[in-house]
Amino acid sequence: MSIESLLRERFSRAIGLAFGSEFAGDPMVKAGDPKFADYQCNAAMVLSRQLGRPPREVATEILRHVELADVCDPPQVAGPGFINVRISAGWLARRLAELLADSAAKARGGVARVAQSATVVVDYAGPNIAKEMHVGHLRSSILGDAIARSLAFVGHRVVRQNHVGDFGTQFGMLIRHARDLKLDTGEMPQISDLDSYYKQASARDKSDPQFAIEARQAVVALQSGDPEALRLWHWIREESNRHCREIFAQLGITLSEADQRGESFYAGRLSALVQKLSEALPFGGDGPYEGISEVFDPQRKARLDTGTLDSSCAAEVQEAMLEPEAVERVEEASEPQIVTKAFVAESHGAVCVFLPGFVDKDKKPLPLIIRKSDGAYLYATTDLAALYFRIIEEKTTPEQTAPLDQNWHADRIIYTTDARQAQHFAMVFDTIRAAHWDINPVTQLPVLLQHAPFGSILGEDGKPFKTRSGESVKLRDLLHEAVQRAEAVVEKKNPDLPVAARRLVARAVGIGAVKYADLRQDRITDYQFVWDRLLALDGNTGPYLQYAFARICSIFRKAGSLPATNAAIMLDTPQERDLARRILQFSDVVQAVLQDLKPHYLCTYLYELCGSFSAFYEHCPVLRAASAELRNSRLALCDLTAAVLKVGLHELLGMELLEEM
RNA sequence: GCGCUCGUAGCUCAAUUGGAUAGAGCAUCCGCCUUCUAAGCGGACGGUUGUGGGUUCGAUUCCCGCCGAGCGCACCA
Repeated sequence: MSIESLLRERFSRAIGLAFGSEFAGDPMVKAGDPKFADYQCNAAMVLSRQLGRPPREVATEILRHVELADVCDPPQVAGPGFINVRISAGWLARRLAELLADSAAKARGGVARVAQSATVVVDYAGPNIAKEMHVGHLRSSILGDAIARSLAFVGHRVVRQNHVGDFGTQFGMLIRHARDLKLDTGEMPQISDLDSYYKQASARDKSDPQFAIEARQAVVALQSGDPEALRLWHWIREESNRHCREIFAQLGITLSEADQRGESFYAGRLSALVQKLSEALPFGGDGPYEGISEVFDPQRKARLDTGTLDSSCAAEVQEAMLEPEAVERVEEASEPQIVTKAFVAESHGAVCVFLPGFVDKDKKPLPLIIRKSDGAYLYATTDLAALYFRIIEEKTTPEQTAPLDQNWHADRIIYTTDARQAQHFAMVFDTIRAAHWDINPVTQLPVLLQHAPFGSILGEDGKPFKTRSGESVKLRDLLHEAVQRAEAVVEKKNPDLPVAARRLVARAVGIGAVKYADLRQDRITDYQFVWDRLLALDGNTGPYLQYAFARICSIFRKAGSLPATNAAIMLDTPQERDLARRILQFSDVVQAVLQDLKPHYLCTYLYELCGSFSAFYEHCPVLRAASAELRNSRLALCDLTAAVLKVGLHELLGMELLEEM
């Protein structure tokens, strides 16, 4: 059990004994400022209000009942009613000794598995086909992977999904453009070629209206199984997938072939999805709503009073024009309808879901379009189909169950996409809930649908990170540069390292620096991509953490062996005690990361752990310790620190560790 | 216009979700290598948390009003 949950339990029991169990809900135990205490219980201030007694008196009363003699020195009441707990060195030492003796627990950094394993889908990366991956994919990939790794580590069934954009509108442009290029599809293309085809097609789409129309038609052709379109599609997709795999491998992203399930996978399910949704939701609302017609479902036509709003509007506008206060009258006349309950309707020829709380610029109901007026489907449709697939659909073939070999029936679904899509996901989730498709068919419990949004990557000038020519930075180039810059640093700092080893170190340091820079910051904020800051050797950076690990490895190389698993732990210096406390906080931090889907908590923790280790390293000689017992104890501290770093940095954040650098 | 996110040291960021005297790194300055990797450690300097109110024992955090930034708002993803 972690320190925090132990204290929480003890204080909760004490509060129950002192004032009755109805007050024992949240004992408010937190890690405190080290100046005052390791942990503090702040329940007294809250209870004082409920009980009508002075907070310090309440605190004293709690202390009278709390049993902590085995864990800490007698707790103190301070300030307005804080209860300060300083964990005793003896207790810390015992816990560390237990961890050291249990090799399985040690290998997990002391993090327990969850009691109840859930099926969690993590939807991340999602690059578009035919385009080279660029910085825009970096955060989604890195963040999503860290979250997926962490969930899997604590024992959840994690289904990673790379929702590749391989069947949408952009593909129509490519097909239409390809017709003019007369490409040789017998030969494998290069991703850079595809990328330039894409750019050309996109440019034509913008400038040539006829091209744009034909491109939209090509989407419909593709989505309805036109063989020529499909052949081209396969040709492009194969190379795109190869390119993705290459980038993921370089970045250490755990997405595999089995996790690849793009838009095209859902293509055959879209028309049925629209049908099912229009049955699950009421049709047409209690309107009338401007622009909504009833052609989609003649059966329910009678429920709608279409057109009245349009015509009455027109009449009122005309009338109003004759009057002096024309402007006000017009605004009045177009007073928007408010959607009070989700419904499906056809509007301007498109099938739409209207939801409460979503309006456009003119305060008119904002639709979630699930079928365009030309009959094509778009990403909202695919996202809904994917949710249905992940939560409800019974899976029979291996193609459907992969990467699990069983039904999914997800309990939780997480999307890591940028913050600009927040409204889109809010609408998609609301639609799923309105249709009651968010209920797990096995457990009958609501599925936790989460969008973990993140900010943009900015350049040094604070504007979106672009190349000098204004294009988005290609991931391949960026990673290449990271490794090159790292190699220059390694060469300078450790000139004696053989060239082959230097290459290896440069790769790990360069890629690690890029990943860590992304992960260390609260995902919701934009961050500046500055090479010198990223590859800095001190401060909260990848290299600094990797260095701490390398130092530990160096000690063990010289020591020749690991500490005995029954070594006694001695914590007589402030540095040893501080390091011990930090090591034992690891599992609480992992829990917080999973709670908020914020890996930067873990980064901050690991940085502080390394800080504590460095201070220990300076002040407490390991190999030259005064006695064999002390040497063993300190070796054990090194070993446990290394174990936490290995789990935290490598297994959860997906960074390479180096034994030497 | 409406909505979302944000505003913290000169710079880049934290702050365990309402807790104590708001913490790190960079930059600047001062110390520490005959001892396990100095890619390190110790210390100093640096703040009206954009702003004005409110809520309460207590606010960077919650509420309201301004100021400023970014993003989104019908057939793109």
